[in-house]
Amino acid sequence: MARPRSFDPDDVLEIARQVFWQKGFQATSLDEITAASGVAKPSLYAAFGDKNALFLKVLDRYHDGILGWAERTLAQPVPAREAIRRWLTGFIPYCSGEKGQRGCLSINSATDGSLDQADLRKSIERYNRRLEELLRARLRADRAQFRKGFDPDVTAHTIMVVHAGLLALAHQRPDSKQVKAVIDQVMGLLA
Amino acid sequence: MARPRSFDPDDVLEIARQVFWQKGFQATSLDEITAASGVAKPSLYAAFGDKNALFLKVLDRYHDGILGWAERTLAQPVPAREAIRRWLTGFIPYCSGEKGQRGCLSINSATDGSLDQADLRKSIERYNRRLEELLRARLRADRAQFRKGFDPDVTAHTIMVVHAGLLALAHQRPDSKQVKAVIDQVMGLLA
DNA sequence: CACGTTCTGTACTTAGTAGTACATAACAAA
DNA sequence: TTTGTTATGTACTACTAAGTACAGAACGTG
Repeated sequence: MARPRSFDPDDVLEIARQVFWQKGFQATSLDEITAASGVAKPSLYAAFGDKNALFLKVLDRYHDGILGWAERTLAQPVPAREAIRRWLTGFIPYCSGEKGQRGCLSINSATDGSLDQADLRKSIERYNRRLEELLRARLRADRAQFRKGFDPDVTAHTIMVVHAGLLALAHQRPDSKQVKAVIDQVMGLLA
Repeated sequence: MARPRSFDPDDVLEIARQVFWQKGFQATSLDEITAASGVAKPSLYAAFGDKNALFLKVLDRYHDGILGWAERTLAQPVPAREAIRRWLTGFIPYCSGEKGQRGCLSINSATDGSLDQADLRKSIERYNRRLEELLRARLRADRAQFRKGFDPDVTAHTIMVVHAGLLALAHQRPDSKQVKAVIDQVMGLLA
């Protein structure tokens, strides 16, 4: 009953993610997203709202993707220690070499002082909380497999810190061997 | 023989640091620095060059400050383990609560995709390299105090990762107790 | 006191970008 | 085919912010 959309919003969010991830929120102009996606500005505004709203949608999508993968990985029928090792190891390609350069979209956004929009903060906090909950739940479930006095809550947070640190330092393109060595050493805390 | 400067460049760098740290490089306009410092733009340009050059000077100053403090702390006549514990603990006020909100200027800059200026990258890399060298040297020097098979190089890097992670997550204003718990747990790797 | 030099402040230019007005195109239904 | 509705694309506005021209102020020196 009206003219249909000529683009798939999900495709555009995917393209926008790449551009935002590469250049950062501030430095990315809507014209660049228009150029990359082929969708003109008025259509972007009609579909996603203003630049902040668009970025929020991109970030939420990004978070959902990582959370989904974390859920799947941590649900594997292996000891908690092994599941977490696999989860951390899975980040190595994103923490090292060429691909690591861009770091993590969520952390990049969290450390961007200009983004003190309440919505964005909330999205990031929610993401971190849920990620940590996944880790904590897994560690608690397999509590018996660890030494006496093992604290799953603190350990979950420590893993979050290591995870964030690896992705923060990823911008220097460290060698994947070095990242792996750090993960191996930190796994020593899970015993 | 000519009109003298009416401001102390060091004071201005200090003020600029505060503004840049709070709002980020991109989101800070020179007008804001002018307003905060009372120094007009032409004077800023004459004294420091353009916005990038000013920020580079601010960042170098920031790096020097932290490196100086790290050198002093790590040179204390205590076991390496204790020196590093003190060093990490010293960051707690900057990793938690209200003050933690702004995070670390260096990490904030490193994760800002728009700052792919070669100069800035170099400054940050140099800073991280020197910091890690300080840790590595200290761990190597007291190598005998650790267990057999202890690897000072990997451990130094792991500490860098934890340090970066704490400062990356600082934007969420975690409780200082939580930060301390993570540090305590990570210190378990130094044995 | 006059002079040359360097700094300062106002006001401007210029460029880039977020957001939008409006005419038009594409569809579904009648 | 006509009509109502929603999307599209061009072209525009409004604004912000980096960088600068220029006139005048503040010094040391002769």
